[in-house]
Amino acid sequence: MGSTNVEAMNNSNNNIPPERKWTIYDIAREVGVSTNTVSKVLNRKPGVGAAMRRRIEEIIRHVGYTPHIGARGLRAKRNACIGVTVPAPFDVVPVSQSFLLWLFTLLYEVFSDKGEYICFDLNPFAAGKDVDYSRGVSERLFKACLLVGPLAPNDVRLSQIHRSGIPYLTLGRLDAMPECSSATVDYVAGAYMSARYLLERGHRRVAMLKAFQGFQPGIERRRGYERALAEFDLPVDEALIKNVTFGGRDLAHRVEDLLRDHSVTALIECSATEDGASIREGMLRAGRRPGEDIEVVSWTYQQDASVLREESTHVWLPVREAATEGIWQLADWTYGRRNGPINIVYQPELYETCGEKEIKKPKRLFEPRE
Amino acid sequence: MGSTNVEAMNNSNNNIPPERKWTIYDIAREVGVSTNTVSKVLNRKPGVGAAMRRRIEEIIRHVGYTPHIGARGLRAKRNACIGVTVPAPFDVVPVSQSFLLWLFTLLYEVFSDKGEYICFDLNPFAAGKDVDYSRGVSERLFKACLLVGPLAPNDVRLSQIHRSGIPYLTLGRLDAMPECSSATVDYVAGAYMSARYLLERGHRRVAMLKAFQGFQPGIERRRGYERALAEFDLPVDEALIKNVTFGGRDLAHRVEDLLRDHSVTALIECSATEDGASIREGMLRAGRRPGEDIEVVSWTYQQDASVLREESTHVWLPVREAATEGIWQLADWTYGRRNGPINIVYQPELYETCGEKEIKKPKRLFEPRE
DNA sequence: CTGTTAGCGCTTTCAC
DNA sequence: GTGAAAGCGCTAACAG
Repeated sequence: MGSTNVEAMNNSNNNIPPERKWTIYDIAREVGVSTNTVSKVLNRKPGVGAAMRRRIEEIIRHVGYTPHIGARGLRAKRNACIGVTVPAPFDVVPVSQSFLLWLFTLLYEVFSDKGEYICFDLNPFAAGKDVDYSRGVSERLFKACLLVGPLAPNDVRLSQIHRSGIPYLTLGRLDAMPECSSATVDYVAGAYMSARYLLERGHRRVAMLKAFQGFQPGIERRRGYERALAEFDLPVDEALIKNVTFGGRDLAHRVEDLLRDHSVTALIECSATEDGASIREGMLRAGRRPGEDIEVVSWTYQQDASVLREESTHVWLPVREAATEGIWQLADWTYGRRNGPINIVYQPELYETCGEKEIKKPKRLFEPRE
Repeated sequence: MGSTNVEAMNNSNNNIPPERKWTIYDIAREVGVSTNTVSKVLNRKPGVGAAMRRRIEEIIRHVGYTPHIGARGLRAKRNACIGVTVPAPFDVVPVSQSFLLWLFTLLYEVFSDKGEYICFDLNPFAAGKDVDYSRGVSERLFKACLLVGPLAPNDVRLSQIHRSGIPYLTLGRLDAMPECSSATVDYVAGAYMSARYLLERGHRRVAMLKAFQGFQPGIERRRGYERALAEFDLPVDEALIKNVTFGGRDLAHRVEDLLRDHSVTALIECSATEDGASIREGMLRAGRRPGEDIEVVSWTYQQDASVLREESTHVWLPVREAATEGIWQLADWTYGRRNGPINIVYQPELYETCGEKEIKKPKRLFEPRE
């Protein structure tokens, strides 16, 4: 039965009336100058006397005034945050825990000395729904934007971002937009060198286990594979290309299906699931012995480790290396030290020496939908 | 030697001239209505005919118009993001990798269906420097704010945030501001029950290994410890309280120093370093045998695991449990389903059954400064 | 060096 | 149901 005054009721915080918000106008009045002068002080621009500057700074500090970032951006056409967004549903983008940690640490390294805000767009990405992952750009919240995840061939947002003129970077490419700003690995080359390697060793029925179906990285893998087959005048047998999804529980079954056909003597493991155990299990269930009646080339994102110990060969995709360089360049672009777009393509490398070290199956940040 | 027109040169992206940016005014003119009407459509407010509404929506979609989030916020006094900020330098806040993953996943769970932006303030936090971790609030970028990390006793930002009226939550408390919105564990009680337990078992010289020196969580630990000693009319011997820093390489030495004094028969390990191996090593070096001539109570953030297998007893601090409830309440507050401040205090629990399961030393997100 | 003025793109009040 | 006009808080032209 305490006070019933309006001010107290309007405040969402029950205990304390909201503090008066200072504006640049209040500061100007307090000091007895125009807002222009205060603005110059705030933005460390010349044209204010040293004494006046100090007096204004003093008042600002004293009353704890902070400019409104939205008003600032509106007027000066300067946006607030470095944005991170994901152009695909989470069952397609298998964001692993280690990737997020790596990314966060790198963004901290690149942007913290500039005191940036790093803003993750948590737009809920229902599979199949066309969610606007680019809204951080179109709403002019992001001053720069990093796109993490595979792009769809029919993507329309990317060209919006591109045309908006803000610095941005995709960690992949898009056929429909070869000019897009990207830092990536040449997946076509990876698939091509994997297939070609096996074909040169005499295999004629080469299977491929891949993910990202319906997305650019999947398309690129297929393209490289087909190119190599074409050079050997071999037809593409659709039965030899198996798509898997991240978090799918049936990876072993897929491999088993693929390898039950004993005419298949080689496998390219470029699924990016990094789930060596399931693949091994699938091979065993199909009655195959890696290195004897089946030869495997598997892809990794680490130079010194392989998905599968039993592989004869592995192809290293320097994805993080490309992304690291790209993100540094994104910062350069953001701060006017260079122009866009960024164009980084790292080449994969094929290693015959089979690493003993096997990478662990990554933990996904979110449980992918089945 | 191509075109030299100004438009192309002004564009930071070399290839494509920047797209024309539509404003609400452009849309209004295109449709032949006032901006007011368009605004109502954008905000799904009543007062527009159904046919007109559809026509406007159609145009908006057709030209790909998105309102400027800054202008919107400025006028409507609505901020853009859910903010996450860290009120202490990174050598004091030992943000572990697993904590970030946990936090990110929880924020996704709580906020993604509202399509929020989650904005991390990467203000560079030099140790000892008074960086304004609350700027996301005072710049009116954050509509709600989560403070992750220990608060300093002389903190001044928190009351600014409190008075600003926006929903916020700290994961700890501040003596100077008992009314602050927080979700935490009662560290005083934790230290008290740890010490009291050991005193009741006859120990008279109880050592304490703690961190967060000069921050609230350190103060609270000491307070509970002193309270228990006082009840037994025992003096506080400063030599028995050892402060450690996160990432310090000398943890084992600190323990050794502490336990070389064989009058010390008990140790409270509440450092939060979770580095069982170093503590064990320190004990061994001091020639102590846990469970025989030294009794240990150690703190964990997991109910079913302990820092040290050799401990007789462990105290579980349900920190994440408190934070989880707090963050859900923060969402409720943000969306007007409740008022602030939030006041969650979980009590620690003491378990005599010594868990076999030992927790791993956490990996820190950033290398702490020594 | 400092002030005046306009206006960024939007929402809100108040007319009609 | 719709429009006119004011103004959120700031910065940028330009004038003095």
